[in-house]
Amino acid sequence: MEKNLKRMATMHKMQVTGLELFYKQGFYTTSIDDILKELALSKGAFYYHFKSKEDFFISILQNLVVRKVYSMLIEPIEGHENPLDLISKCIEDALQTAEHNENDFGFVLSNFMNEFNGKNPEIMKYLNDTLKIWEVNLVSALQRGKFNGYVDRHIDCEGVASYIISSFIGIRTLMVEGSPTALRYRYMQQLRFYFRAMANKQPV
Amino acid sequence: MEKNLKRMATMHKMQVTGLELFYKQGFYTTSIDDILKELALSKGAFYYHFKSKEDFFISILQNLVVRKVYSMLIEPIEGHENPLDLISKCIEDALQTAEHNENDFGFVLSNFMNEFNGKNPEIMKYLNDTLKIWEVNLVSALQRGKFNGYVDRHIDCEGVASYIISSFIGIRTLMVEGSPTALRYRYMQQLRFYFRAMANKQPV
DNA sequence: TTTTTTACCGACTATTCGGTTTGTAGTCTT
DNA sequence: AAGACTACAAACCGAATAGTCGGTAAAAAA
Repeated sequence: MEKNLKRMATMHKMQVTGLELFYKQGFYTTSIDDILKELALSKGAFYYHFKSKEDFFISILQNLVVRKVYSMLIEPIEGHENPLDLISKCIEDALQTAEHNENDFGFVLSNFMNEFNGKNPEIMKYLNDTLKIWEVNLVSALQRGKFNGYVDRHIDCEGVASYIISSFIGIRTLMVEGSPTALRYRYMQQLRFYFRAMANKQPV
Repeated sequence: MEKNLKRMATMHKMQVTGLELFYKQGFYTTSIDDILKELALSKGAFYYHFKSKEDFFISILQNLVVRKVYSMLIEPIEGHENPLDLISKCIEDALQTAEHNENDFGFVLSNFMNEFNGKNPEIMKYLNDTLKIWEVNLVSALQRGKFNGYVDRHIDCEGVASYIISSFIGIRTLMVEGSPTALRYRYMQQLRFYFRAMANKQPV
């Protein structure tokens, strides 16, 4: 078990640094040596733990990205309160994190989706599946909202969910340049305006 | 002048093929040889006309991308009719074109913004400026809409414009995978719902 | 006709990058 | 203690790629 601890510690370090650099610089434009240099490790170490660069990236998706999506986008909307409030608060938090975290330009999933599209179907599948998880959870939060009388019965939950995702991906793309704070502020105002239009008008 | 025609014809061919491949495969992951192979031209021809790969890309932005943005996103919303109708029709057309055009995965500007972010400030500036042109034109279309009594006076035009851009960038990113027709349909429904909520309630 | 310019060819260079192979210090097993 | 295994280091390989350069056919200019 001791040895396994060592092994996993090294792998984890590589994955964290890998995600950071792939995220900042892109997968194809970041060399394995870039990552190893940062960690003062060698090629031998890398290929001892991972069988290829692609394999390495997939392990990053499975170990880091999926968990990030869960903790930032899914768990915060799991309560039984008004889902429109939960969702807007969750998104505002995510944008605020992105704004203050140097390592967080753009939305991980959509960034990588852009990069791998048409190049690597296997990785695209992982990315899509992860995004789908968020979508499914948004839809069920909205449906709970209907059931609990927070959301108007005529609302198309699937439509709303993909509209939320679209606008979120878009604003994150825009935030990589320009003034993120102003963008976030405006964006949240419009999102809340949009949400108010679909709130159930009869009080619960 | 005859010679200039030849020159420009060749440059144009290179730019068109270049945009097509950069768009499909990414800038850094498309080699100049890939482009030249498609055109049966040689390295010598390329470096005779352009001084570097980067210079080549900037010429593509100036000659092809800006014009595409104008014709697809700006000119269609320049009338004095209800801007909310003009904008939603324009966006629907753009999405439909994207859907049926093999060469059109994702939104050119946001795709390239993702790719060049943090790597090439000069190209980022060109991309941002182009996006800004669209934004400015959206804002003035909305303001005209207020003036002409189509849009509610309390609406924040800048906020709405950047929300439209965000959602558009996002839906285009999503459309590269999954079923584009269904996505477009849902997206347009939500966009129109959002627009209805900001229409001026007093008839003109 | 002679000279010059244009537009292009294709071999070559220098470098980068993913991946392989060989070696080895330390640890664990027996 | 002897052998075996773990976790790396370091040199190396081959393919790809941006950019250079000497040369040249055809057209234009003189």
